[in-house]
Amino acid sequence: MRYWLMKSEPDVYSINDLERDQETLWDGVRNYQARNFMRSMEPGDWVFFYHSNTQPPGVVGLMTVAQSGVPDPTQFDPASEYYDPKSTQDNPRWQTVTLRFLEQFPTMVPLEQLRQTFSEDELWVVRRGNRLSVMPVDDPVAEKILAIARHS
DNA sequence: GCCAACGTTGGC
DNA sequence: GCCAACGTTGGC
Repeated sequence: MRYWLMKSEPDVYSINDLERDQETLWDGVRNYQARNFMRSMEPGDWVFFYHSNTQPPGVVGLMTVAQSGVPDPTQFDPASEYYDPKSTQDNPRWQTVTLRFLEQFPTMVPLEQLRQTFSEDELWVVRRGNRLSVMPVDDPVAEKILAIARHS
């Protein structure tokens, strides 16, 4: 079981939306590094839900991977902003995962606190200029985030 | 709203 | 294959 972190702008899709839906297909990722991380996810992995582009940004809850290796349906849809004409049903370029709601933290762990607690190498999301929306989180770091989230 | 960071595109 | 131009992300 591995830990991950995935970003979403809450205006687009928030932890509350996931709590309502319980399960969601994480579509629209069009970055190869992020896709490769999603390819290596396995059912049962835990994923921190991070709210980006909001005030303040931070980790707001926890999800678990339900299915991995799922072709992103938006790549086949000409009406979608994520349409990829180079992708075919036989050879899809973009795989994603479905995620299930686990918990919403009583209070978010804000980016500022993550910065105070972890170095750039320990937790990539605190890296200045970081734009990657899917990233791995090492076990000790993940356990510390959980401890902070559940203690406050 | 600004702008630094950085991924992608496309001309050459 | 280089790299300038461009577009997007995301903190502030």
